[in-house]
Amino acid sequence: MLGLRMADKDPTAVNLVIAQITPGYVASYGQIAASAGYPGRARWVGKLLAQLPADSSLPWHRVVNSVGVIRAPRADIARQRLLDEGVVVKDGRIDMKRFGWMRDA
DNA sequence: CGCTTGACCCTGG
DNA sequence: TCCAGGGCCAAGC
Repeated sequence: MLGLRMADKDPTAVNLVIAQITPGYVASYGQIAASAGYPGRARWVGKLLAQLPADSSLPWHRVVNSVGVIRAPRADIARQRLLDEGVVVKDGRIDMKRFGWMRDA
């Protein structure tokens, strides 16, 4: 009725997932989207992060694309934080086999 | 109102 | 891992 969607794409779910990423590891947009209950909506996650306030406490630096490249406006800051957490950034890229999500495989 | 752009991803080759 | 093709979705112009 009246087109009122209750939880039509709730950004909170995404924020929660990002907040749960283990320090020292990274997650891709797609993984986060799927984990938040929105498989295939990776772009949407990117959009949310793009609009994230600069003073957000969310660990946005732990979010990279599926090939391990930091694709963020403040990539330098993200890289710095990741290095500080022990993530190896080789030639602007992260080995997802080793640092991806929770190194599942 | 349609085309372009963007913190994207999966499948095949 | 790289490239091409197709999908996804919202904001700008």
